[in-house]
Amino acid sequence: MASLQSLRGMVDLLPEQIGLWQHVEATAREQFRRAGIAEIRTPLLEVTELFARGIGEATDVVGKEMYTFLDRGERSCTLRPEGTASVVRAAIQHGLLSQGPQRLWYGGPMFRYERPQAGRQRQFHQIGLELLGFADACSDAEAIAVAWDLLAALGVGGLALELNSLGSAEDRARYRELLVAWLEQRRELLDADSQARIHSNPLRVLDSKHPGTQALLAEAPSLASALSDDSQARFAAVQQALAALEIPFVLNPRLVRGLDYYSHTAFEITSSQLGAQATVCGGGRYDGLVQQLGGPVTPAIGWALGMERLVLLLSQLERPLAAAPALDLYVVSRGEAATTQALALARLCRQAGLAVERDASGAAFGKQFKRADRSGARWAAVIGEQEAADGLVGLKDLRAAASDQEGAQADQRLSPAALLQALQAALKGP
RNA sequence: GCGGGCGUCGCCAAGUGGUUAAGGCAGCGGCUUGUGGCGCCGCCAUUCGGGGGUUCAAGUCCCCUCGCUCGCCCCA
Repeated sequence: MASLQSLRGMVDLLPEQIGLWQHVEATAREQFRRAGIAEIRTPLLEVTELFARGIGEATDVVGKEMYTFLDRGERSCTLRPEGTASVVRAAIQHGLLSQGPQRLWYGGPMFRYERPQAGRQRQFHQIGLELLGFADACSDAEAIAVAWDLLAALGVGGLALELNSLGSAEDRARYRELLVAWLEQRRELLDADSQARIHSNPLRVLDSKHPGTQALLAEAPSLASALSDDSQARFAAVQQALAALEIPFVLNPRLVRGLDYYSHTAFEITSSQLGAQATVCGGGRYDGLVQQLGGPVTPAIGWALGMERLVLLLSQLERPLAAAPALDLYVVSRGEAATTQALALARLCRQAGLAVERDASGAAFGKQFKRADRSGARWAAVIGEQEAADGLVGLKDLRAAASDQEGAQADQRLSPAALLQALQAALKGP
């Protein structure tokens, strides 16, 4: 084809699908409102350094998945691959943290240069939550509960909450040393990917899918055993809070998560119905990030939820949501003067709040009425040469039982103002 | 970046080397110069993602290329 196409991994959302997306967005908005969480919007484009410093140089996201380029001022810019770094940057930049803890949510497109597959695009959409300035274990559970309840409100079932603790920064540093030493002694036994990660990102080795590596790791020092007493107590408190909320979870000691900034609580909500990309929502605590980006020491927890994956799950439910927006009136006309009046009538009714479509084809009335019927409109207004001359409009009820006899002429002829009044009265009534 | 599958009209889809590329949906026109859900009739791919090659002959075989898709990796 010589015709232009969208870029790989950049998909169009067509009118047919938009209803589902708007439903998800509206439901999320409502859940956040109930939880006292305010929306924040940040630019799609940021200085590359923000992500390099925030997410971590050694991560895949920063190492090989960013859309990075030089702008006309020779600055290195990057299309945001995730939302947390930007939100934290904005909170620091505008001094929000000096006004107290912040409960924020965001939504919008993210960009990652990866091979597309089921549930994964290069431009994808996330809805995310960030609680900045919240240190207690109950806040971890609260953040998770907001995500859990959002999914429940949408009617998504069959989900599993996986939970782990990465411990404090000190725990991780200590464990990291242990693990690197242990891995170093068995270097030849590891798969290539894992070997390359021994020093750059040793914790990720734990999550390797290679069977050989996994078998070997059974005897590796465990992260859990490296946690300090405080960290262990904290993790237990999170679990107790979740239990109190009756949110079921499973412990997954291999859950490490890809981004550097996580500490303590890490979690994912997964579905078995999504193919290979099973994570619908992922998040965790990031107590060090705000400071790392130049802000005050600020404990924080957050998550991000993948819209495409969520919509995928919802569309599998086969429970059709709100049909196409119902049209109140379809205006049919033929002839130049009549069509001008039809346009004026459509506008008059629209200004009064009705949903009106006007047939612009000038085709035979038979054709126009056929379209009027298919449009789903409740009424049709007709303006032909006769009506145009009289300054009247024919009104026909397309849904009334009486009009089952197709071909019936318009029920009545009214002035535009009278027609509008009649429709408004009918819409208000039973 | 690496594997597997696939690419015929806006959508679905026959076709498996031999003359003019089925059919369905949608669309458009008509039967019905001004009135809808049914029906009937007609129109709608000089061309099979693109480019080479083999052959008397290719949508059908070969090569290259582009795209889509699923998976690896990774993650939302």
